[in-house]
Amino acid sequence: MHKELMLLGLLRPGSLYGYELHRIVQAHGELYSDMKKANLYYLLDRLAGSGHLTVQAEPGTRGARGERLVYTITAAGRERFAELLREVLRSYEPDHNGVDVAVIFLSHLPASEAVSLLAERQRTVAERRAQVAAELGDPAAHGPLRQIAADHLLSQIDAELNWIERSLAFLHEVGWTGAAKEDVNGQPA
Amino acid sequence: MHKELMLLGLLRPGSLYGYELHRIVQAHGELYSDMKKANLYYLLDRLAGSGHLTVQAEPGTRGARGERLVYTITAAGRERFAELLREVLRSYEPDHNGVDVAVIFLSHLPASEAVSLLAERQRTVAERRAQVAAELGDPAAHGPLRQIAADHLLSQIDAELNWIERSLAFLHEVGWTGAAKEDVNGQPA
DNA sequence: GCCTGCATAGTCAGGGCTGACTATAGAAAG
DNA sequence: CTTTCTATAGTCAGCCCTGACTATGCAGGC
Repeated sequence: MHKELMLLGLLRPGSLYGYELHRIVQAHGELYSDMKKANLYYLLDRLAGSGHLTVQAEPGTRGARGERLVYTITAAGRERFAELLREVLRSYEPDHNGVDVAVIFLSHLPASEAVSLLAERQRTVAERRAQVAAELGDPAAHGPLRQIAADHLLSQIDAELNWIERSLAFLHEVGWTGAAKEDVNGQPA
Repeated sequence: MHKELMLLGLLRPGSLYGYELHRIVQAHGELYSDMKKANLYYLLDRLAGSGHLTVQAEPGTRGARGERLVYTITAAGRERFAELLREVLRSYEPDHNGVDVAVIFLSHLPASEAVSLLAERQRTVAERRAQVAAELGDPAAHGPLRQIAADHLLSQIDAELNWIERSLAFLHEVGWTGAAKEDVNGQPA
């Protein structure tokens, strides 16, 4: 849903052709949802089919393939954009990356390995945080909205980092011993 | 990926048939990844195809349809389980629920509406937090691992809540004025 | 005995998304 | 002038997943 929002939002200021959109989306990788080329064309086709965009084949001025498909937003598209904007802002879909499930089954690993895997996760996440921060540059330089979006990205990552730290401390504190040795690949008790 | 982990983890203690798995997954809705019935059968088939599970058709003892497909984990399945457990714990895939995109485009709404939409989001998220907390019950009663998983779920939601609050304050603080009136559904500047 | 309703058990068409592919225009090299 | 290389532009088979559907056995009322 937010992918359509993004496309309509990018086309609002003026028409673009497919590959151009692709480059914009790739460039702002962190802020915008990542979207592979094939998916992008699929969505553009759908938006065109539903009358939110119009397509014109511009004969090969320069570039490749001899034809570039130029997408232009329609009045219906602008309305849809506003609608989606409201909808996405309003709604919240928390999703579950799967660690929760892994944690529940953590008793099937020896404590030492569990701890070192969590430590590895911690490093991975920290690395990612640095990378995202670097890619965002100085958000304040791009206005308050950019700053808010950047804050969202980073604070989610920070929450994950804090959770890992807390959990490691907690496991240590309660003296968690993990799996019996034979449980790692063995039969149920 | 974590869905396979979950299925293998549930079958580790002993064989189950499809519908039974379905009920378990539904019951623990918040902790386990939500998985619709059709997806579950699809994954079971795949796991069976790859030799991680075996299937036997048990003739209709009781229940429906006259046949229930009983799934049993194999040795390869146990190995796969351990492998997935390590992989899921180690890796981190942050995902972008789309608000970021919406925030970037927030300048296309009047400030007053933007603020009230964010406030609505705040209520939605708070509600969800209460619901999740209720469904989790007392996590400490189910051991430290359950407690850690619950902490993860709630802290992600809390991070979202904190972000909304910060952002509302920030918008107020900088005296953000939002879109020019004609931009809401109008032409680009 | 028969009908209705419900819980159980599984299937199917089709939508969203991706990795890997094809195809073209022009630049660089010889 | 031809070959080769690169950036550009778009397509396709096929995977994962879901909503809606089919089908069966049993309980209870009449």
